[in-house]
Amino acid sequence: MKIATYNVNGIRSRLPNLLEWLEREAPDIACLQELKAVDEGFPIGAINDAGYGALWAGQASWNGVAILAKGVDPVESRRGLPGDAKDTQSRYLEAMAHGILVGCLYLPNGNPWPGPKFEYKLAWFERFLRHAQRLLDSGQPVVLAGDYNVVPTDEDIYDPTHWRRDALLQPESRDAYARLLAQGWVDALRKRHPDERIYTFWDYFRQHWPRDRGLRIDHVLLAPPLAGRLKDANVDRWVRDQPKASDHAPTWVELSASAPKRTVAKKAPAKKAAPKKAPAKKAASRRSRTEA
DNA sequence: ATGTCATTGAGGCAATGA
Repeated sequence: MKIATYNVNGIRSRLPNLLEWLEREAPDIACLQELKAVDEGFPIGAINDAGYGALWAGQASWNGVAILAKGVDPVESRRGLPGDAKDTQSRYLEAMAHGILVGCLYLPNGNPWPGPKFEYKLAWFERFLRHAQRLLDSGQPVVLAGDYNVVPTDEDIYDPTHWRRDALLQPESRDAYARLLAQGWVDALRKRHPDERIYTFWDYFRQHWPRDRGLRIDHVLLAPPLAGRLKDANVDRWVRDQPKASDHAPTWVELSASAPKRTVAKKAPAKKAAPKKAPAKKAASRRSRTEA
């Protein structure tokens, strides 16, 4: 089960890139952000033809999110974050697909900092924290995937020097993200790669992609019921190298199949006592990453 | 401030957001 998030930066101009990625990587669920298209402009025909069902929340010019599911129509559970009836920006969509409850988010960028856009970012984040806690409390297998517009630590950027006054690195942004993780969510990319520099976004300026000067701002968070199923997580960097690429690359997790229902019957006696695999699985023997 | 790209509204480019 592969679940991905991809900020397409304009789904109409990016449709060829999106379709090629869907064909090559075949995610079971894909969360998209920055559609930059009204509902009527969403290319549902091409996406259906690619073998995906979809839900989307469009908006003129900016924002816009969508959830794609391979072979099925995702079942919508929420459209928009609760907590502010006046917020009309299309930044959150939630649906059930393939046995996973997936929240697709496009957290406000917040630049320029300081200012009202940054205040909006923090307010949105607080609403998101409240909703995330409720999802966690529900005990469901939830994935929260999207463009969080937060560089969690200085290990998540090529060089923070020029970004100190950017909304993506502000202590308030990082603190909100840290509080989200403290609720119990697992940052899947970081869990799988504790000590690597991993980027998901390279801006269009100053040849940042060819020089691999990136930021990690697209995140896939797993609720505890899914944490034990994490097999792998990574970034489809090749997508960023395509002609007319988005400034983001798809970021994904691979989950093992859900555990078979446990019955009362004991498992069949093992023919040979299989050597216990070293309990390195969740030993968390290396535990050194801290905030700078 | 700058860099680049997508979008829009008007126009043959400038403003805006990221």
